[in-house]
Amino acid sequence: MEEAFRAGMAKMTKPEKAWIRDREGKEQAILKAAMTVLAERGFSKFGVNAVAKGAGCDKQLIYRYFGGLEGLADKIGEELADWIGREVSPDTRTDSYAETVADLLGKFSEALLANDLVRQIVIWELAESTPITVRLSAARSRALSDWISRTLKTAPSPSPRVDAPAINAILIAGVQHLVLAERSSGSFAGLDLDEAGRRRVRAAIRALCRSAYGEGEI
Amino acid sequence: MEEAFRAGMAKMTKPEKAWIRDREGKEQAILKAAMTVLAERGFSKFGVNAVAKGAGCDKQLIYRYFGGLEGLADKIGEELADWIGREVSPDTRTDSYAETVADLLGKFSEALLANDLVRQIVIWELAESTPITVRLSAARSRALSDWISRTLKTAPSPSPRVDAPAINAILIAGVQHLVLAERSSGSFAGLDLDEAGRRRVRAAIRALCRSAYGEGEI
DNA sequence: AAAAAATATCACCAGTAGGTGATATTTCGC
DNA sequence: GCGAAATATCACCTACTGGTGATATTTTTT
Repeated sequence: MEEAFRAGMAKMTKPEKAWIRDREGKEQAILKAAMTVLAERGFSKFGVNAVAKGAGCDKQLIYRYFGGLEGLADKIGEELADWIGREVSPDTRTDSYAETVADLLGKFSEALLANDLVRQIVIWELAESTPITVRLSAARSRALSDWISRTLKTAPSPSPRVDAPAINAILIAGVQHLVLAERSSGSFAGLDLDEAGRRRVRAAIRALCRSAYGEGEI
Repeated sequence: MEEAFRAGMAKMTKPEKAWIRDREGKEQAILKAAMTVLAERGFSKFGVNAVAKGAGCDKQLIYRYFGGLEGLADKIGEELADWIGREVSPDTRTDSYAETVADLLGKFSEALLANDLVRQIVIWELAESTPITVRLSAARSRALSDWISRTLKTAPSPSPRVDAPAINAILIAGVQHLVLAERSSGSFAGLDLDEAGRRRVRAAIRALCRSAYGEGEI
């Protein structure tokens, strides 16, 4: 029926392509759809069917162009390589280690709060350990540690009497977890994470940095 | 065929019950299987089929006895009500707020590290917001805050100049996140979370508490 | 003993997942 | 123009999900 119709109309209309040939465009569409699905619906909905549907093409193309979900996740990882560098302005003070770390934690918090994709990847890493999450985790933590060392490089060194890497790990983990909790439940440990709560957390972070890294006297 | 066989044997063997009638036992088996599935395979595998298979009974019983997965999750929440009170010995010092909080964070870390079920529930809460996670979250956070206030009740009050709730939220979030990261990737922010790393984190937590809550001079 | 209620299981449904072979369409090289 | 290669889609497979109606079995009540 369809063919007969098209054959009949052939003389009055253009050949009417059944689909357009645009590999690069499709690849882009697939990659974008993959990031959108992961960012907006979470890792449990991240699959070939959902991505193909989002990209408006056949799922076979995901296998052909990216080698399946794993290859697609690798590409997302590359895309992630410098996410934080893009989103964060590099205007940190350099006069004191405590203030620099506090600034850094604040910027990190804002960047993570604004980036659905990175948050979902963090959650995915916590929830599962698969080839995909291992790769994504590597890409993300590399981007993060690069950014941190880049930011702290110009700051004065902390006192060797304190274990700065351990303290920073605790503070970064705390900030990261509070951002995740804010997005999911909106509160943590009885503390409402609304605008006022976030302000208190910011102040507490700075107080912790100052007291831990000395220099309490500005 | 089966019926003919059993009818034929009826005169030589016991009636041979097709199944045993043991409602309470089945309920227990289902609840236990549900907790096992969630603890060992995570929320993404937590479903009626997996739980029924684990309990060795038909999934229909989950609907009949618990009203589906939601009711089952409620029962898990009840079971969770005092998890931390069971797993943690209450021998905390009470001579200083800083030391008490540091002790509390250490105990909380140990308890969370040892309890697969609670960790998976925390991750579930971060990943999804469904009627089930909302209820589980409520049960868990109630248990946690009860335990915290019970532990801190006998401690001296912190200086009113510091925002103790905000500081504690950051530290608890940090400890919680580090435990999750230890179980998934084994490291965080470049810090290896092996025995040595955990020791450094414990020490850093105590240092943070002491510096933030004064009393740095023991 | 017969009827009623409780208990447990089975068989099936529609929906969706990941994955693949066959096929249609388009473009490029000759 | 013609065949080969690239491109895109379709149709189908198996496996698993949550959910439900029908049925078989056991116990209790009458």
